[in-house]
Amino acid sequence: MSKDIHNSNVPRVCAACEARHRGICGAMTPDELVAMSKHSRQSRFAPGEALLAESAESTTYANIMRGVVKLSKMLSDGRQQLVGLQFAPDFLGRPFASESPVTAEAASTVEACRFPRAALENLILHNPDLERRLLEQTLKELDEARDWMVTLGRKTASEKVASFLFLIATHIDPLRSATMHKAAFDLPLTRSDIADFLGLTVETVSRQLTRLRTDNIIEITNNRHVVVPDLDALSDRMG
Amino acid sequence: MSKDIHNSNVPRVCAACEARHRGICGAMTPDELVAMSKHSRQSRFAPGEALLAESAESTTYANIMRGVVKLSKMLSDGRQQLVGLQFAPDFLGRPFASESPVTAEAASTVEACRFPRAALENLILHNPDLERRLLEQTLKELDEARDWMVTLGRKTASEKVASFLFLIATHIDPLRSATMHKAAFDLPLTRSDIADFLGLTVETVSRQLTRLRTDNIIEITNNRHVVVPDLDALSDRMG
DNA sequence: CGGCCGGTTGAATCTCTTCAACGTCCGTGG
DNA sequence: CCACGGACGTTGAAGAGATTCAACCGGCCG
Repeated sequence: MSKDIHNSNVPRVCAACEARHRGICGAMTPDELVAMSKHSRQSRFAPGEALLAESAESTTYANIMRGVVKLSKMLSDGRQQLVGLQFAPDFLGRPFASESPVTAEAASTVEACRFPRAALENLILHNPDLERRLLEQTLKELDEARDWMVTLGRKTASEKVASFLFLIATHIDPLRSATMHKAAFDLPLTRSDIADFLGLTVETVSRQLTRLRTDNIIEITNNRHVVVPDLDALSDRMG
Repeated sequence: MSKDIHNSNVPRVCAACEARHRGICGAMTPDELVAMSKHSRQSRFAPGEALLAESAESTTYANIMRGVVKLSKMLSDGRQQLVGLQFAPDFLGRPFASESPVTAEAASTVEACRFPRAALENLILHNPDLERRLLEQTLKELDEARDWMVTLGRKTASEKVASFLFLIATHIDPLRSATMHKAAFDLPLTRSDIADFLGLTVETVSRQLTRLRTDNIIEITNNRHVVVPDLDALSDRMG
C-alpha cells in the first residue's frame, strides 16, 4: 500500500484505492494510472443495480473496489442461475468483446471504478503485463467456475449450502488470513440469490440453513449475519 | 489451409496439421513454428488414457489435433464431475502453472501435439499475439463453463440430455456449418461419462435417451451412433 | 394501517436415485 | 471351440431427496 508514497505522480484516487496494487491496476505504472484515471470514474451501485446486462452492448469496463457483484444467466422461461461472484479487486467486463455473456448486478452496495473499453484496450497494446493480469484473472475465474460445477452437479443440498457459506467466509474479507478457524460476516445475498447460485429453491436453502444452525455449525442473527465458530466443522459438511 | 504453400520454412508436420491456422499455432510465424516443432512431438492417446492429472505436476502442454478430451474433477469420496470437453484445435494445459487444476483424459482416440512448458513460455515473451490467443481460448472456456453451470443447476434430466446431444452435434465436426438442420455422429463418451458430465446417474441418462428415441427426436444405433434428423426439434427440448 | 418483500415451516408431490436383474458384446483362457 | 467374466447398456420397482404449494411471521415503506 505504500509503494507509491514517494511518488507524487500517482493519482490521488488511486493512491487511496484498496485495489491499487492488486487486480489489473497492480500492473500499471504511475504514468499509466494517470492516463487511466483521466478516463475513469468511481461510482456506487445499490443492491440490485445492474453493471452489465446479458448479451447487451457495453462500452465500459470496471474494477470492483468494494462490495460483491453477482454474475448470472437466465433461461428463456425465466429460470436463473448465478454463475459467479466477484469481489474487490476483480475486473469486471468481457475483454475484447462488446457484449457481455452474463448479467452483472450489485449484490451488496458496490463501489467500482469504471472506464471506457477503448482506454483499457489502448493501454494493453503498450503494456503486455496488463494482458497477463487479465489472463490470470480469467484463469482464476475459470478455475472457480469449474469448482462450482462440481458443487452444482454432484453435491447434495446440504453440501451445497455448506460450500456456499465456506466460499463467502473465505472471500468476503480480503484481509482475513487463511489460517483462522473462525469467521463472521454478513451474507451479501438474499435466500433467493443463494438458491439461484446453488441450483436449489429458497425453501430448500432455508431448511438447510436452519439445519446447520440446529447442528451448531453456524449461528444466524438478523437473517443475514452469520458466525462460523469452526470453519473445519463447516468444511466437513462440504462433501 | 494454403497460406503456407509458398513458404518452405513451415515444418512439414505443421503444414499438414488441421490446427495449423487455428488455436495458438495460428498466431505463430513460420520461424516460430520451426522453433516449436523442434521441441514438439505428436502422440496418440487411447480412450481412457490421461493427458493431465488433477493437482499433479505437469511439464508439458499440448494441442489437440483430433479427438475429444474430457476434463474432470473428483470429490474426496469419489463422486466425479466432468467440467469440460475439448476438441481440436484446443490448447490443453494450464498456462503459467505447473499444476493442472483438472484431470484430462482422452474420451475417444486422441492425437495431440505436445511440447514442454518452457518452450511455449519463452515464445510468449516475444510474441504477444500468442498470449492473446491463450486469453481468447480461456475466455471461450469460461463462457462454456458458465453456460454449462446453467445446465447443471437449472435444467431437468431430459433438458440436460438434450443439451448434451446438441453440444456434441455442434462441436464434434469442425467442418459442419451452423445452418445445417440434420446431424449424425458417434458419441465420444460412454453413458457413465455422460452422466458425470450432466450430474446425473447412468440409469437416468439411459432412460432419457430412450425417451428421446421413442419421441423420434433422435435415432440410436450400436449404442453410440446418433442421428438427429432435426436439430431444431432437439433444441426445443433444451429448456 | 395495509401491503409487500424476505424468510421460515409443514405437508403432499414428483423427479431422480438406488438397488436389482437382465441383455449384449468382446476378449481370454481352458 | 465354447465357456467364462467383465464392461457397457437398458429396464423395472422401491425409495429418498428436493420441489411445490400453502400458510405464516416480522419488518419496512408508502
